[in-house]
Amino acid sequence: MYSKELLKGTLRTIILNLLSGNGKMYGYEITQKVKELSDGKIQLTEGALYPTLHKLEAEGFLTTETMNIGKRVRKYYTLTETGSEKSASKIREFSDFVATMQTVLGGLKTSEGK
Amino acid sequence: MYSKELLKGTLRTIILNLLSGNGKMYGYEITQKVKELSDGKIQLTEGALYPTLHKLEAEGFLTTETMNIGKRVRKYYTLTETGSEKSASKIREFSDFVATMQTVLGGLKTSEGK
DNA sequence: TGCATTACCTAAGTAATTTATGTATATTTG
DNA sequence: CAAATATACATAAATTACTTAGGTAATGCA
Repeated sequence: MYSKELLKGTLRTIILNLLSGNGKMYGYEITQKVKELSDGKIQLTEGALYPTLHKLEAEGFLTTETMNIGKRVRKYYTLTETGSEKSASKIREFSDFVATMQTVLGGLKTSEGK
Repeated sequence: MYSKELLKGTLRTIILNLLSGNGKMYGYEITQKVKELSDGKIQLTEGALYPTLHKLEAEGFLTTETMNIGKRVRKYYTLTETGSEKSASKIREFSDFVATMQTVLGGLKTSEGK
């Protein structure tokens, strides 16, 4: 686990990108997927995830469908068109940020071009 | 400029690493160096920088020397031994974080090993 | 001489998170 | 079969790293 501050600002990027790659997903599924992909290194907390999903929906980046699984409710999220665009721009932003940081930190790993 | 949230949690890493590479530096110098290295993309605010420097000093990672330039005061910061270790571990942490993010985001650029 | 730059600093406000808590169903295990 | 764990949603208070705003003062320049 990292000093979690690094994660700040990446939650939206992660959510949007996962939905972009996997189609519709529900909240709990997202937490599990991230945990799996990150080898347990990133564990989204529900207190952060759900409010963020709600915000993304309110902002028009996601739409929801509610599904009944037995007696339980499951809420699937899907990217809207603007959501897809947002996902792409978020990835670009993150990518650009990392590149800048590498320059500032004196080129740690990757792209030692020049 | 990025959505500045990404910068959160990187300030200490940046400061420690810059001092590690450049020897003693003073606050204002750090802001200028970061601006230069990042091509203006990262502009440290003084409201964030100075308190952080003070904290790093209080935690034993930095020591200070005050210098008089004419009638103005300049405060130079130098890494302590634990500060150097901290710098290295911060870099490792950031590096590891980026690698993890790349996996989660589906390998954007770099290290497409496999 | 007045505006930008250098150089330090602190305090109030903001926003993304964590921690804590709540509810309820489903599944595994001893 | 009861109890613990996992699934699945949610909100609210507390934390915290930051931004914004404010302050002081010397120096350089047009």
